[in-house]
Amino acid sequence: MLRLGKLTDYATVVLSYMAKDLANVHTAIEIAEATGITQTTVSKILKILVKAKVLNSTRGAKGGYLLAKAPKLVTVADIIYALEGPIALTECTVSHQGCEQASGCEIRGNWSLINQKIYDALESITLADLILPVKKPGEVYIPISELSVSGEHNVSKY
Amino acid sequence: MLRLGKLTDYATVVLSYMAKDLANVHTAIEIAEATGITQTTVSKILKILVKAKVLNSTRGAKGGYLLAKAPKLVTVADIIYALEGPIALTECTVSHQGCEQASGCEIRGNWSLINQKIYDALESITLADLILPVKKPGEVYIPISELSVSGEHNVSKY
DNA sequence: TAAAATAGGACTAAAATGGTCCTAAATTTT
DNA sequence: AAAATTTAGGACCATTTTAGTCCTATTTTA
Repeated sequence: MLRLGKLTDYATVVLSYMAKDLANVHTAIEIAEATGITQTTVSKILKILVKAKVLNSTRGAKGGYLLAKAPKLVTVADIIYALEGPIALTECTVSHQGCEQASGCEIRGNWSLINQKIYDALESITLADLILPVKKPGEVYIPISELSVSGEHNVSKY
Repeated sequence: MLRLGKLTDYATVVLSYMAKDLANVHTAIEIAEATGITQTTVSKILKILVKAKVLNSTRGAKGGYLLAKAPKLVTVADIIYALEGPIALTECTVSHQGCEQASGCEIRGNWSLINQKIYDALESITLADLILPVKKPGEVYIPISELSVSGEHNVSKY
């Protein structure tokens, strides 16, 4: 599948946790306990996020991590970029090395259009959105007549 | 990076080639020669695309492959789905196995919003778009006063 | 029957990923 | 000053994924 690494997924969990309590610094151990992710892995993610300037850190006793910006200003694109690098679906978009010999490369030019759309989508959602309570689709809008009889999950294809 | 496999990239090249000549069936060997991708790999991709009903095939001498639908009707989402499976950025969206123990999973509900946006973007572009001549940005719109002095590539961040 | 194609799957090598661990540096507490 | 707490930065390994190849059917035409 069009995949994001587990670490990126974890990062959203970690950041969401932190976004819910902006007043206090959070240590790796505390975050690990709260999220259920192992401490070493949490640590790794936190370090990466500091490098990417999504978080600020302070060392030593009483140290820990804090969001570097307001949750509204941290986009999903930022998070993905931090963990996975440039948001580009094809190698070709990042570097054109080795493109020349493979004919058909021209078509890849049009990938930039796709990449831009993807990027826009990812930039339009922020950490603030991620911590909003989940709106179950249909909770508000679907009229009773449309409701399915069984209580089963309505799993979408995507 | 937010990555698509090489095979998916190749698939777009193969399909683009085929989309430019809808009148004839194309054999794996012919496509391999035209695109510069090795024959075995082209074969593999073609088989996958047949399974996904993006292509039709006929066996035997004079056999080969043909697009199953008009290029306009083949979306990038279709192609990605064929090669990589469900377009979902996080595992959690596809299956909720193992989510329960990790707190913070609720936030993932909001991923479906992101996934939908991504999917929309990928569905909005078709094979027909991919074979359009590449519009180099600036070719038309940028006023002379804005042009950079050097001839270097203007590589966008994404 | 021979030749030209695809079908389907097994297999291997290489690359990416996840996860762990170790040592250093900074800061606070005692 | 020393000890404790906490992040910094890598190195490292095991597992999984991916790319790519190959082999043996099966189908169709000539």
